[in-house]
Amino acid sequence: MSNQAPTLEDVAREAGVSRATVSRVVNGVRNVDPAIQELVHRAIERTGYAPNRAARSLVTRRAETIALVVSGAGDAPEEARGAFAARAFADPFFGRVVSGVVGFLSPRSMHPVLMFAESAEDRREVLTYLRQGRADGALVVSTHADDPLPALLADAKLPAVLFARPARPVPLSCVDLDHRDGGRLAAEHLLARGCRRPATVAGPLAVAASQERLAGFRDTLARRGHAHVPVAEGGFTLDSGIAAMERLLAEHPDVDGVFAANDLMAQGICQLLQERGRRVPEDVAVIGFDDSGIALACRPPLTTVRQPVEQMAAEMARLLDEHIRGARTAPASVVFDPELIVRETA
Amino acid sequence: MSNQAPTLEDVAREAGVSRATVSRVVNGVRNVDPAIQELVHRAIERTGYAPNRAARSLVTRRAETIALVVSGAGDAPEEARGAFAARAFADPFFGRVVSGVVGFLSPRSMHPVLMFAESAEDRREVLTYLRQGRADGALVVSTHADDPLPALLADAKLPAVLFARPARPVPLSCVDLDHRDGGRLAAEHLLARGCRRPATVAGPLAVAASQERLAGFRDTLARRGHAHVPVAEGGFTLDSGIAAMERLLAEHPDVDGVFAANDLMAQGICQLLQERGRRVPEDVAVIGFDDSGIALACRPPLTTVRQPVEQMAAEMARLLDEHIRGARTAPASVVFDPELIVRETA
DNA sequence: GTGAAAGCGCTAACAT
DNA sequence: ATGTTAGCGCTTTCAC
Repeated sequence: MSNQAPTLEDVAREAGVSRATVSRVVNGVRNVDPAIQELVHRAIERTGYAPNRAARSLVTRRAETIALVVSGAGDAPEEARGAFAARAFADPFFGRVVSGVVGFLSPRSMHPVLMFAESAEDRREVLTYLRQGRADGALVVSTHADDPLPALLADAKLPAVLFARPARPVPLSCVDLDHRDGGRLAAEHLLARGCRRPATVAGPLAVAASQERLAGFRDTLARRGHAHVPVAEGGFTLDSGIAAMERLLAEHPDVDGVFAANDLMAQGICQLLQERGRRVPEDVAVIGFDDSGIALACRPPLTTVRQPVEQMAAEMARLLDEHIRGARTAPASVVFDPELIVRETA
Repeated sequence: MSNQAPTLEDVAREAGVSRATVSRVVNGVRNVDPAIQELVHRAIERTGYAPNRAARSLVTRRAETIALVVSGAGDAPEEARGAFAARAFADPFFGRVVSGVVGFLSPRSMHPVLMFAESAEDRREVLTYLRQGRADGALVVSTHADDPLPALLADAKLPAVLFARPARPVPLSCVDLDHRDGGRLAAEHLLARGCRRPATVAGPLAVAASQERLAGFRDTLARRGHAHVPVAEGGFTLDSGIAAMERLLAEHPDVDGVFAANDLMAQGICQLLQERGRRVPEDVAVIGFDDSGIALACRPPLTTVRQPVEQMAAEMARLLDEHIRGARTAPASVVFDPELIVRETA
């Protein structure tokens, strides 16, 4: 027994046919006699043949692989890349993205290559990876509005799909949520349960989604007679949520309802409120955003605005697949609707 | 301008040298005249050349890619794969594994392919992926002790490194923690702060690590005069931790210290205790395990047994790299030491 | 319906 | 130190 992996040639010899025929059978091309198909399948079985992907890719010019890029905007030193990864996955959000992407890819026998782009060097690396043909396209999840990666990808004419619209328009397909409507949902629910002094802990205002959630919340409230809504800016992390709420309470001790721009901050806010002896929701109602696992882990369980992240991620993968196959050329923009999930905090 | 990507040939022509010379420059092989190197580099610049990886892999027989496999033991239907991914990433543990792996790989311009193996079909897929040469080896993180994947990998003689020793020995390198010592650390700390009625919420006993943590905890306590320690089995999830603690309290209302086999369950336990009006740590002390992000998000912050997951994951990658390069043939087993992190719950 | 043969772009052994 | 050349294993015309 040879130590070499069997090749098409070996299978062909074993089956008594030509390489071309084996190739046709392997690739499910028709015009092959059923009897011969059977013959070939048996030969494949016996030899334990597995097609060499490098050889196939060389001729098809397809890697059958896509990159899933979590992208920042900074210029972090190389050694911080691992830390960036850890930070990213600290929010269940990215786990849901992975879940959605895998849900689409996996039935197609594809698997994502995970990349983190936190510096100019990293971004170069992503570009190179794609240009080398190691992946056919990229799914990009940016954590900052001014991420340069989307534009680089578009300029290089590399297939890519974005999660969230970039700050400055880029000719790339993207998937997004109607964040403004999410803000509206939160405002109306707070009003409906009788809040008189609503406030909000916004996400980083450099992120477009934060701006939109805030605008939707504020506009709705304004239309209902609340001209001045207290706002504190957070950073989407637990600590920043707590700090922002502290500032809010210091200036407006009488708030009775707060909309947090994500669940992680909402969790921190609930903790702070309870430590300060305020009951949630009786004294202060809290609404989060995302409906991540955190929403259920919270005590009491969080009322929140759901973002169908898994579906959105799957749609990204679907769009990218279309672009790669050439089935779609013009960039598409798919916007999903948020949904209010009422639990116990509001 | 041609639409085709430039090849080695194009660069060679541009620089007025042979393909071989360009190849040498690209691969950093010495024995090339510095002047010519300069010439070639400029030609690469002008043409915007990026080496085709499929062609290179075809001859080197290296994909320069490794698979990161999160593996279960079940036989889930195909459509559940995404859900499995989501569940896995709900515990910050996996994010830390990714972080450690990326920390090692990324400086080497390598990126992991993410795979989830929750069924026999998925496992076949992992094997095929490797046999096709799409990845040079696998990093396997099993969620169950009776995961069949490690043995399959070993039988196929495919390079692989495991996180945690498998239930039945397999001739594969692995990285693990001294879980028993972790249990000891928890027991001694509880005793040192004066606990009289310690108990534990163990992890699923089908997992070797759970058994070891429990054994270390129990043995230490036994040696110090606590012959019978109440135990409730959890499932490493928040809910299961709460449920287990409820059973514990029902049978032993007087517990004054509890060791949870992971932070997620410890978090649930703290919540339950506080809802029942028991102060943590004054009435009941709580110690978690992992020192994941949750430990800090908890109120009060969790005292816990730290597992250096990032380091362990990086070590896995290092070992796999050695196996792939042929620098190591015999399986290695690297065991890390746990560390007690004292915060406020105990 | 099946086979023969020409590459895909690269590396590495050999020659010079 | 540089060039020549023979494949790596596969897909895909093009004949038959």
